[in-house]
Amino acid sequence: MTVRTAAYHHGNLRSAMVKAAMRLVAEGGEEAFSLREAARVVGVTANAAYRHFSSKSALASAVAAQGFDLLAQRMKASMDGASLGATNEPTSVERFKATGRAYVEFAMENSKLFRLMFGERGQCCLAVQTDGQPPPATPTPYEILGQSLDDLVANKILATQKREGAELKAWSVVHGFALLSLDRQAAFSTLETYSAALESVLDFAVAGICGGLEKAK
Amino acid sequence: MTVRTAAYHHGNLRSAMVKAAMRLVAEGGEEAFSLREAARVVGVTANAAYRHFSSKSALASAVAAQGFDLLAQRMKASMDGASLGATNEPTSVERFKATGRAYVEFAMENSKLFRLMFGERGQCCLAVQTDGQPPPATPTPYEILGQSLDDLVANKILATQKREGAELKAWSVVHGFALLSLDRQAAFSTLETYSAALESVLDFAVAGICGGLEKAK
DNA sequence: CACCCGAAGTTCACACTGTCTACATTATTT
DNA sequence: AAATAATGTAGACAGTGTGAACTTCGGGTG
Repeated sequence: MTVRTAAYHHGNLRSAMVKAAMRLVAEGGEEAFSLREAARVVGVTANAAYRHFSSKSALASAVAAQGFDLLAQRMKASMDGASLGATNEPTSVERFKATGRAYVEFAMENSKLFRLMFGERGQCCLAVQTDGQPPPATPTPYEILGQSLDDLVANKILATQKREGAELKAWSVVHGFALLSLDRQAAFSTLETYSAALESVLDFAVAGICGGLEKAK
Repeated sequence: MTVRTAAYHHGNLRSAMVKAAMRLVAEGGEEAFSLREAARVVGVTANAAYRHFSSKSALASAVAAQGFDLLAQRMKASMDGASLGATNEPTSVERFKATGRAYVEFAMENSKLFRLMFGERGQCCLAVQTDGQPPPATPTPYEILGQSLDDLVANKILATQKREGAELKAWSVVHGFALLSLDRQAAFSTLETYSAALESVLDFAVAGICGGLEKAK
């Protein structure tokens, strides 16, 4: 006869917590993100969270993992979108650049989350499993990048012997640019100069990875 | 007649606090760094710190600023050292690469501090003033990098019209590489493969910045 | 069906944090 | 010597992460 105004068991607290935490991070950054506040938002006691996360850090890792998922989705979408852009021509390079562009744009739009993803948390780009879920079906950002690099090789734009370690180089450029842009956004007076810089950096990446002078000595 | 076992006034609490904070950061990272603990180490009440820092964040900024100083010193030393390395040949390129090498090595050896320097704190690479000290005499990392790029131009290795924005590109590569290396150190099985990757990335930077294919279209 | 058990939440408690408001001590200036 | 500013201390408060013990509930077994 008790009205079920509030169920004692939440249903799936875990994902609700992650969702709330993501909002907190998006709004206030890593500082303004507390396990207690997230629990409060969900409408549950702080300690309830400990049935699903072994620590605050574990919650943060879950948030980061979800961030990597979003990033991967975006990169994939951008990559696929680019290929059917100009109906012709060197789509392979464009696809590669599209992944980089998506990466930077994601970082700019979700700056707080982006920081969380790469801060102190060991896992990072590669595996990205938080706990149980073994391989989350969707490819990781790293795999997407690798895929687009393989494309370059297949189209004979990237020499096979230069394929090794290309992920690291590409990722470095884009990641560094993203972070630096986040910090000193003021440095770009207008949006145009910013996106010009982005394109310039992308070209730079292509040049450095595919082209490249013969190594002296 | 009171034995001056402990002076009421510390002398220069400010720098003592920064020093203590740096040790805490170096050991435990950003998490394990609290204003109170730093004060405790120095042997002073937590609130005493508030006479010198308006907040914990201000203390962190001071630590970061000192980090940038150390980084600058290291880059400069490495740059100067490289020039008189092979008594001849293309020292200009070597000097440029030396700054990058120093940057990455600093990041690897002072990983926790490095993270602090680039995390959330707005200031970052450029100005680096914490409070009063206007221009700290020693050039900033950014200026050092710019200097080495000017060198490349002077030696006709970098075309003048490609000089603009070169800092951003160079910094991006090196910064991204440093961060990614920090995260997945395990990815490099041996020290050799790591330093090989570093050199490879440095060559990549040179190629991308100085060389560079003519832009299609 | 009653029963019980384990999962999911709650309450209470503790140590710790950043920071505020007094108050105490010292150094410096007049 | 007295006033004043600089520097510390003491105590308090709200919040935090987290541990231990208790409560509620849904699902399986007798």
